[in-house]
Amino acid sequence: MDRPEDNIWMHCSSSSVRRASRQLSQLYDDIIGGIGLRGTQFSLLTQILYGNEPTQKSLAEAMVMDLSALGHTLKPLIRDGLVELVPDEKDRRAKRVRLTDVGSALQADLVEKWREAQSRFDAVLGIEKSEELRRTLAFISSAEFAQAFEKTGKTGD
Amino acid sequence: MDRPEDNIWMHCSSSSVRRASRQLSQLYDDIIGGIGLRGTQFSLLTQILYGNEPTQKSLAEAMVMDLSALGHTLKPLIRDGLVELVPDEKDRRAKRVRLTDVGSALQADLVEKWREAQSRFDAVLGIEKSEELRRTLAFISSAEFAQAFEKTGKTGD
DNA sequence: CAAATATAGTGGTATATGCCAGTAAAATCC
DNA sequence: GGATTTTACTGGCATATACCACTATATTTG
Repeated sequence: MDRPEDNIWMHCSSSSVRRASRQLSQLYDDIIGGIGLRGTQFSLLTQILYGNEPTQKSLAEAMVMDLSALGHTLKPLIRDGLVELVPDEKDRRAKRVRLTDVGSALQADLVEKWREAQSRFDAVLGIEKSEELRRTLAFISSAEFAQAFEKTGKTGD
Repeated sequence: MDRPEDNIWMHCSSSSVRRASRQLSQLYDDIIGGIGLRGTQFSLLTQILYGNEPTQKSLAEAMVMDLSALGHTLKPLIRDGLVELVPDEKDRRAKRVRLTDVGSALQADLVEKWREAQSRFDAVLGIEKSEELRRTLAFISSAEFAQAFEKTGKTGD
């Protein structure tokens, strides 16, 4: 209908991010998704891999995701045998998330494909803007940002 | 668990955008969502308002969203009487999307709240980085970007 | 220690979003 | 003009994600 520059919605940061999110998920999934895993699932697997057997709680925090949302998202991965939950020794409420061997193998496989997608991204946007963007987005995703956003109340916080 | 800077996932653009998307949806919704509409729905209403009675197809394109996804997303809005679909005169396949009076009124209401959220965002990130970010995201969301991404051969890594 | 409170997860419900397989109405091609 | 192809949408199914209410387990308090 018209180009994004003409679009009033370039004004809304939240919409902008969501829209870009749809586009990138699409693009990355076209490359990564062949095996049947979506980009979100891949990033979850990777986060689990590097997360030192995180509890669901801490995993959710790292993903900036609601705990129950994480739980739901994990279900298909557990069902398909890529991930397992093990009760924490000390705290019987907590369950730690861990990759199965199959999950690890799949993750390793996908890393290669991810690299391809990521390098395309860097190539198209330019490596500098690309890194700058990720820094900015990391800040936006941080707890500091959320706190500042909430405090920046109209008059005296 | 750790700060986002420590996170290997700062390396993935797609995850970064998704994570930021969750954070911002959350933050904006806390301000906008009081009346019961989510940010996504608000941006949809606004896009419809400015879209000159778009067909679902063109609306989906503007939103960088799958057509069927748009259809699903519109359902609750139609059910709640904020939006209506009118068959196109010329092309009987097409249906144009239009705000009802209730929808327009609600949209207008929410614009005020949105402004508050947006100004907080600009305040926390800084207006310049904020605008730069939106420009970058608009580019990422564009068809040009998608084409370039798809064309950029693997040689480029 | 028992009661009150806080924390970690689970399950239900609802929206968000995508893919695929139809259906119906153009548009195109003999 | 009828068969083929393309286009615009619909419906079903699956994942993504959030909120709320509930349960089980810890932690804090009196």
